Amino acid sequence: MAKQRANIRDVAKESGVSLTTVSLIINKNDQRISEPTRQRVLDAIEKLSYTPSRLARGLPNRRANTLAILVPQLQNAFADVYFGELISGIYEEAAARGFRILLEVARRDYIKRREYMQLLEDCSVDGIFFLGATEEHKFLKEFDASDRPLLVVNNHFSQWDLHHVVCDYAAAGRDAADHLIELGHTRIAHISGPNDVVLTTRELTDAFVGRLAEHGVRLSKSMIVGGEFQVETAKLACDELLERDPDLTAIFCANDKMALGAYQSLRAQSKQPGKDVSIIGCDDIPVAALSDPPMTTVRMNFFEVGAESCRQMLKLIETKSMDGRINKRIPVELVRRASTAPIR
Amino acid sequence: MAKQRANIRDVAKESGVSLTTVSLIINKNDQRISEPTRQRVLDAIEKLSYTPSRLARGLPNRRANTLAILVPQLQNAFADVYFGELISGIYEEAAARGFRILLEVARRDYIKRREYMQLLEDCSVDGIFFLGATEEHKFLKEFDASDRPLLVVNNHFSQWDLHHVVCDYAAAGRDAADHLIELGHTRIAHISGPNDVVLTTRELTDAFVGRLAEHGVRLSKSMIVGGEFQVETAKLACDELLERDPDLTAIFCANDKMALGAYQSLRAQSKQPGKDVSIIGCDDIPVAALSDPPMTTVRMNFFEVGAESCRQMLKLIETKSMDGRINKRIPVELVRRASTAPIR
DNA sequence: ATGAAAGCGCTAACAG
DNA sequence: CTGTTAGCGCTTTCAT
Repeated sequence: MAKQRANIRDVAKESGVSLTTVSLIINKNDQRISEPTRQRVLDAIEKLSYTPSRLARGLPNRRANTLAILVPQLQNAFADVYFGELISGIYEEAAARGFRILLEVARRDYIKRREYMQLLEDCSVDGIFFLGATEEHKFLKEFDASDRPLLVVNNHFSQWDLHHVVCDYAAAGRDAADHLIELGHTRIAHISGPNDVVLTTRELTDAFVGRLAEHGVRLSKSMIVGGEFQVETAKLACDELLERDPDLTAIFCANDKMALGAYQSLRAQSKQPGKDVSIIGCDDIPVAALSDPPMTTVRMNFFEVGAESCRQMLKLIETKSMDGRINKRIPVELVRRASTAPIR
Repeated sequence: MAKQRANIRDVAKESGVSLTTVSLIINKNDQRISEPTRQRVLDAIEKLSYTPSRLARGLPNRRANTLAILVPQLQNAFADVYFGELISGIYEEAAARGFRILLEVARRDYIKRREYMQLLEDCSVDGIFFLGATEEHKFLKEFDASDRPLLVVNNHFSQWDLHHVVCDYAAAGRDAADHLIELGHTRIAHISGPNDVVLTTRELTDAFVGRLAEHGVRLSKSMIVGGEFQVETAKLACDELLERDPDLTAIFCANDKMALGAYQSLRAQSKQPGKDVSIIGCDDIPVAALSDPPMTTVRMNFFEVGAESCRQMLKLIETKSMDGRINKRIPVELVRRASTAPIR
């Protein structure tokens, strides 16, 4: 029984060159290698069906060629389109560049014990993406002590500036406001996200309210109710809003799920979403287009946020320049469907 | 500026022992090491805040201490409670045993080019879990050539016996049948999964039909319609069934999502799910309990399937005995709620 | 109970 | 253009 896996030495022997040559060739630094030699080595590689070991490859330069995605343990983070898109975006870009993706679920105690630092310290990964961060995750600050990058995906923090890539929530708020104004609405309400813990959704609200004001429409605090990003809570929030102003004509919801909740609330009161009350969502998750009526919403390209995050991460890793903060905003886009209509 | 990361040699020096000793201690093979020495080394480790490198650790014995989860590229695999639970189950168990989890999304071409084999060949991982497998994934057979295990999670194949862990779908089918019979139903229909490509859902159907037959209730082929596991398709399937037998009194759906579709279909025809027609689902995803009416369903513990898969995987890796197939069935449980009622 | 020494498979500086 | 050599940080016989 011969050796199991061929290694670089076997290839060198087979093709009659030194391992350096082989190494240079598999690393594409082959400007200097002569074509015949190259071909000979390539043949040997083929013949022995040689695959360089990632483990051994990483050792000399302490690079794992692996990135970690840290997801806080939520009810069901994985069962969420939002995280799904983000992860897919990161994955695609990483795979294209030869990077593997490690998954880490950050339980509360995991966080407390700073175990996430292990990932970096034991050379498991070259960088970490943090998804679903909230103001509660103050611990993230510690990452900055590390020589490997941390990048916050689709959120950021007021207090410390960490590398981040986010959707342009402010633009989303403005687009929603412009759209409703354009349709002639003035009695407007807003179901917000958890503004106390997530900065981006706060930006959304502020931009929305601010832009309405620019148009001369004042949105009183009482017409902004938090909906926790969930259908059920948003339904209650909408009930509340309708009670406070039975004659309101439009509601902007901080995500599509909550807009669905608003639909339910309206229907329960025999009002027609899109006719009696215009509803505008945010995110453009798949069901938005399929809902009844098809939902007007602000499209957030989460896949692109993930992909761009990964591109920035790879840049950080390659340049090793930790100075200068990554701070990217991904554009959003208003999608007009049937849940908004001109005021009658 | 001193060296960045402390390595095993630094610890040895600091505590005045050889690296062998340190190695033995961090590997818990310390039966032979004297308590004082042990303590001294532990202190040094603490002091230097030393963390063994995973990369270096894996090299000598070609073990990455990492497992891969291979997910076929679906519409949105990640946005699915099903995959979410499975992944969480695997993750928890792996983390507890010091294994990391790599995520791989298997695009069609990725599969064609056998790139998944790379994972094993380049020593990135010690084993692979395959989720969402269907009969289309014949390529899986190749894995058996490898010396590292592949385990199919929550499906299996008729033709080749690969290691697998699945919910007991046959038991689920029987439980559903027993329940409906117990309630006195005889005009029964079934919305099945994609029985042509997924063996487990076929088992579910067969067991359901078989058990009904044992009770003297014959379910004709025409009263079984495929629903593709989606709400919308299931709604259509249900429309169809109601047309074929307007007087049917119960429908068993191969998953909860489709049961939700059946609810919609019934309502559209002014029939009340749980009163006019009993609906029983399968899976017990979170919305099942929250649906209106709360859904009677067969609980599939996907988290447990994931966890057990991981336990079996680790066993395979440790024993290295590739003979004998893992073939585990996870028990299911009928959950009685309000969507089924005795026949009137 | 502890240590010396030989790798694991690869990269990269330095020669030639 | 190609080869020599010295590690990367750890595990693991085999001695002592």
